[in-house]
Parts: sequence; C-alpha cells; structure tokens
Amino acid sequence: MSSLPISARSIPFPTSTRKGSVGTVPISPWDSLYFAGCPDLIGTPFSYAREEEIYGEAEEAEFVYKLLDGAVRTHKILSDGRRQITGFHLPGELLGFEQQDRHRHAAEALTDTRMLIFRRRQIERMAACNATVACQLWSLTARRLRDAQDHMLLLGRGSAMERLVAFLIDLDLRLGATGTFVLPMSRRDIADYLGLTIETVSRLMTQLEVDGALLRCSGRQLSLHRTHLDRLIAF
Amino acid sequence: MSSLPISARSIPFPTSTRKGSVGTVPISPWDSLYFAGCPDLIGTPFSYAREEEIYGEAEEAEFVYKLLDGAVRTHKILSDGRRQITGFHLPGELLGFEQQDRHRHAAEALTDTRMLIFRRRQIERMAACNATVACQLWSLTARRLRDAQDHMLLLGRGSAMERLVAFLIDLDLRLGATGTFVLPMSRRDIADYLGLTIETVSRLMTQLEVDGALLRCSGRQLSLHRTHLDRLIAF
DNA sequence: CGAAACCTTGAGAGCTCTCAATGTGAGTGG
DNA sequence: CCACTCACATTGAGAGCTCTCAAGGTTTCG
Repeated sequence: MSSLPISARSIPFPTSTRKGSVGTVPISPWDSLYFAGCPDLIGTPFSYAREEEIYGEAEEAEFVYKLLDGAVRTHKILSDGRRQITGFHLPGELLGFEQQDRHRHAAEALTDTRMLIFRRRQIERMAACNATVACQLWSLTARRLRDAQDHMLLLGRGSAMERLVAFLIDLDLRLGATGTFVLPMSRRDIADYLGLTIETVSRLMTQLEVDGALLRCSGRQLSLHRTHLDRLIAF
Repeated sequence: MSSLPISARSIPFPTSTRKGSVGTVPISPWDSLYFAGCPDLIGTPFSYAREEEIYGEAEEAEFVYKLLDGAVRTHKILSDGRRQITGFHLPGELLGFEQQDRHRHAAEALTDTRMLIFRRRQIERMAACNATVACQLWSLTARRLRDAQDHMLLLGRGSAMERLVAFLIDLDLRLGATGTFVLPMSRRDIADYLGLTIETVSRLMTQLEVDGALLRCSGRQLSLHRTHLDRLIAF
C-alpha cells in the first residue's frame, strides 16, 4: 500500500467546475479510501457545506461519492415544484453511482459533509475487465433496488403514521440502533421523503410523543420507544 | 452454436417441485434462448397458466425467468393483507433475478405465459468470472432501480389521476406505443400497483372516457388519446 | 343459460391537505 | 443581555380527495 500524500495520486482533483472545498482533515482508516475493495482506485477527499448542491438532476455523472461524515439527500423535482426525496445517505454509503451517463436525481448535503470522490469512468473501466468489481457494483445497485421496493410498499400502502414510524425506525437502525439520535433533516425533507406535508409530519410527531412512543428534547433530538413503535406498523 | 434439441441440453428440467408445464410450442428466434447474450446459457422453455404462482415471497431464488409471451405481476404482501404490486412484466423482460438467495417478492402470471428458465447459480457463476456478463446483470438491475425510483415519485407525489394516466401511458409505450391495447391486468392489480382502490381506478377511467382522453370497447380494451393524456400529468 | 368474478356507480365517512396563525430556536447586532 | 430577524416547527379550522360500504351492471366461462 502506498503512503504517498493523497494529492500526489494521479486522479485529477476537481476544482473550478465544482462547488465544495478540499477536505483538510486527515482521512482514516486508509481502507476507506478504496472503492469496492479495489486498491487501484483511491478517492480524493472533498467536502460540502450544509445545503450545498453536490450534483444536479440530469447533470453528467462524472464522479461517484463515498460519504465519510455528514448526511446527504437525493431527490427528483417535478415541473410544478413537487419534490420526492428518493433517499437519505449516511456515512459509509455511496451515492451518485449511475449506470448511465447522467444523474437520475439531484444530491444535496443535509449537513456539512466529508466524502471521497472517485471518477465514474475509471470505476466503469475497472468493472469492464474485472468481474469481481462488476459483481460488487451489481450488488450495490441490487441493495438500492431492494430499498426502493420497500419504500414503494410504504408509499403505496402505508398510512401517514405508518410511513413516519417506519422511517424513524429505519433511521435509528442506520444510525446505530441506540434509540436516540438527532434528525439530520428538516420536517420538509421528511415530508418529501414520505409523500406527506410538513404539517402532517409535525402533527404525527406530536401524537407519537403524547402516546409515549418517543421523547423530543429539541425538535430534532429524538428518543424512540421501539417496543411501542413496533406495534404501530405492519411493515 | 449448437442446434441440439433443447431437451438434450445439460440444464436439468424443473418438474416435481414446480407448478407450470413444459412449453410445447417451438421457441424462436434461437437468440432469445440466450441469457445476457451468453451462448453458454440456454434456457428451458416453460409455461404458466393465468393466475398461477411462479414463485413466492421469500422462496429460494433458484431460477431466473425470461418472459416470451404473456404478462406477469410481482408483489409484496403485508400481514394484514394489503398488497403492493412492485411491477408488471411484459414479453422480453426478465424476472426473478435476485442478487441474494431468496426472492424479495412473489410473482404470478397475469395471463397464460411462456418463458425460459435459467438456473440462477449458473448465471452467478458465469458473472463471477466474466466481467461482461456481470456488467450486463448490473445494467439490468440499474434499469429496475430507475423504474422503481420513477414509481416512488409517482406514488409519493402524484394524485390518483396522475398515477393512472402515467400508468396507462407507460403501458402503451411498453406494448408498442400504438395507443390501442388490451389491459392484461384487473382493476385490482392496477389499484394495488398505483396505491389506490379499485373503485377509484374505475371512477377515474370513466372520467377519462367522459373527458375524451380515451375510448373503452370492453372494459380492458383501450384506445388512448396521447395528446389529451399528456396534458394531465407533470411526470 | 346460470354462476361467479369483475367492473361501475353512489353516498357518506375519514384521512390528509391547504391556508393561516402562533410558537420556538439560532444567529446577529445594539 | 436583550431585542430582532429569519427559518423552522407546531397547532387549528375547514376543504377536498380518496376510501369504505353498498348496490347494481357487465363480462367471462362452464
């Protein structure tokens, strides 16, 4: 394994055409620099500020991002302004990885984030001649598909309360299953993810607290009562 | 390319453990016997009757199916009976292709169908050592993901009318874009796909006909007026 | 022709949305 | 430290869309 400074690697550093700034905090472990376990691909550290756009819908998919720190939302927007958030991304997860040349949705930083950037073409070239890499990409996409199908079930057949509860439980699991966490996203983001309005989300949160299914310290700081919440959903 | 009779190939024919029956109609073109353009994999013809189960949810994913003729629905069911149809599959499309060992949804024949069956493990083995095959599998899964995300937008942010119109337009495109076709599925199937009830679907169909956006000959036989329908949606 | 499944239509209820007002918290400047 | 602002969140009242329940009509199939 090379221990050259990151900036000395051959991957060009994206600058003028991109928003965001260079990550200055040292990245560790080194392992996380690798993409799909492939030591020939090393990511470039990069960071985005809260609410900053990472890429736009239909923009050319030049980079792939591995989130180290923070949180990201991806979304689609209709001509009349309606928005559907297609997913929230937490540390360790990948985003922007399209199988075609253009992004299918936009991505924005929910909080200040640090990530690694990889060139998509380089990864594709690697996959084209390395079956192991290709299978890992397939695996990543398959997992996304499973998530999307589960979310379809929630959106198509869940009540507003079921959608919210399922969302909270899922988020807790992905943040370490401690039952206590700070929501990285606004009520609007939650509403646009669950196909609801912010008012409905707010009312349901209040109802959950009144029913003793969760505690709120400051709006976004939550403590879930899993046994109580689990009884509210069939998903 | 071998021209041996199909039954002489080495792929074991699924019998006792499976419903359905052997396809007797000769398959053509030969090309369609191949999976992912790979001549080492030849499918076994098979057929299912209307409403017959092809595989169940959580069942072991032993086979992959390439639909030659007919139509198939895949769905998930909740403990209380609510059902979400995750997709309709038409001739030329693949189904049952999981990246893990178990199916994530059930599949049933909407009409009498003919298909080709491939052994999943054999395909996986092929992908593990052939990057081209692996990339094609990745590509297939990526396309499904795109469809699922588009459907999420529809379910999360579309009105009942928008969901129905988008569905009809999509179906028309996939059936040849002639503007005239026979719905292979019932109102209940449509409702469970769009997250609606059969009554709502029925009322909207009537309204579309009254508004001159489509013609109905016999319930399921439709003629769409694309220009009229296109004005009704933002998707 | 009869039966069963499927589809349509109607009336009323309920859930979620819309519109509007109030409350809360973080950041800023006096 | 306080007042102010602005974004975000909560709460309320009423409207509207879709669902539920029910009945009647249509198609399919034996």
